[in-house]
Amino acid sequence: MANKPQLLTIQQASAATGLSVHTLRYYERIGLLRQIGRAENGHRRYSSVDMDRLKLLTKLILTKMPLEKVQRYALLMEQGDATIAERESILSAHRAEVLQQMDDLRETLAIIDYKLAIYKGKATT
Amino acid sequence: MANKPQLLTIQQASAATGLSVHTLRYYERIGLLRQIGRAENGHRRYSSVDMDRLKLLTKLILTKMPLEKVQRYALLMEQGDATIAERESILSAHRAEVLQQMDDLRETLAIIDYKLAIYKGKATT
DNA sequence: CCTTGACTTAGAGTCGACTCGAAGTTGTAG
DNA sequence: CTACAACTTCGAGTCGACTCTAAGTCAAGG
Repeated sequence: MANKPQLLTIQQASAATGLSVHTLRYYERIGLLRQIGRAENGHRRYSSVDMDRLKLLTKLILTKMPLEKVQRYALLMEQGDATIAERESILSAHRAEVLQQMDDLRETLAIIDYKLAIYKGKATT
Repeated sequence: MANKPQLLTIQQASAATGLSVHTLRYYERIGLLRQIGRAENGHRRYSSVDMDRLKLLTKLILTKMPLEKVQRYALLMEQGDATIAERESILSAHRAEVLQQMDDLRETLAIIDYKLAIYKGKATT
């Protein structure tokens, strides 16, 4: 049993990712997505490979990787196995960033909870 | 024993927070910090109260609270106990945001580690 | 006395990341 | 046949958050 290609329109891709259609086209323009396939009429069709890639890249963006670096990483993905070392180093660096952010969030949460405890009837600060 | 005031210059405040002196003045201008005290020559002097406040606000900013909301929160702090209810609601809302971000980070970390495992000698994707 | 350097203000400029607008094409519904 | 809705490209515009510049003040050092 061959599985059908499962191609999404830009609207569907937008709904699936939460990104606007404007943003999807913008990301393609700046090279985050390789050229997306087209229907006969020229309309975009997003494959599951495209969607997987988009999911990875949006996670990186969401966790504050600058578009410029995401761009670089996306470019390397186009270029095959020779670029794995650099991709690994980009991801490792971002991994450290992610851990740092988790720490920041934990500290922030502690401060918020401290403030909320004060607000809840105790003192006034 | 009276503890000495411990007033910092803008440079010291900058070093202590990691914010540029430009940014410190900018934050003051837009109302994140109430008017900072001045030396006789008009130079800013940051008190430990100012620094504490700055520490809280920068944590909020770091965890993606828009400046506009931080501004609102800062304004409410000026206005005393009558505004505690709204401040509580702002912080509670941001608390939920923070938890969401932690989830995003956890997911991102999982994806990064998955990719890194692939890169480390196994497959090529 | 003059220069140097840190500070002051107010306004302008920059940068990253979208977001929108104009002009044109295509497919479907009435 | 015509209207319309959704798509296309590509350049321009916006927005949030700084970041810098200009012009001026002041204190200390040579």
